[in-house]
Amino acid sequence: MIEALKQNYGYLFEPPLLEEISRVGQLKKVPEGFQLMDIGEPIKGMPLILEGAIKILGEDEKCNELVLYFIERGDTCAMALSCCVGLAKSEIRAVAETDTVLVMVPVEKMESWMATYKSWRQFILQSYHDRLMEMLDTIDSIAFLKMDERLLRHLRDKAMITHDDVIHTTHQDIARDLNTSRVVISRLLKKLENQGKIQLFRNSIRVIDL
DNA sequence: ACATTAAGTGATT
DNA sequence: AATCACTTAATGT
Repeated sequence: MIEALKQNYGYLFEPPLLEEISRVGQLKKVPEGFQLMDIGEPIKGMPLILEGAIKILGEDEKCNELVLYFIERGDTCAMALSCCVGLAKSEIRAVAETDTVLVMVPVEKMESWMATYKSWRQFILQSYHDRLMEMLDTIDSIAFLKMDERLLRHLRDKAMITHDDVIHTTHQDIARDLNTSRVVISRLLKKLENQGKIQLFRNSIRVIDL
């Protein structure tokens, strides 16, 4: 596991920190679709992704969920940081987007490391910033009700995460992620296909040019 | 052959 | 953009 850590985080963290992570963290492998965290659940640790990607969903009063952002290798869940500020419950739901390998670090550690390792501190602040920016993006695309742009962004993210130009999903699933109806997604996808940007199949979409 | 699920389309709000 | 109603095609039993 120390090997895998070095490979993905070696350029960020100094050796002593890497060793401490491997000593105190626990390695987890989860299959695609696995729910790692749910709304209202206490946050037991913060995840460092080694392989794969995780989808972060939020939920409104009426149980409508939508994708806020994705995290992949080298990222961590910004929501786990709110533990430091005393909030213990998760406001989000985390679902593995692909088969994923990650290391769970206990919350107590992340706080003390903030003081002792400058690389850790910088990593936390940086990823907090990144996630916040990503969320601002999604928020204003929602605010202006531009579903076509939201869909494009979603496809781009999915293709990026998978490192594959073929996205394995259904129109219905996308509709759920963006909290809209399947019909709307089907129509917009059809439009994108006519523009030559994608190619549609049953249960999958090939990305040509986004 | 039949049921189920994914996707396409027109019309309406 | 959402909803309804209906069709068509692919897949599973």
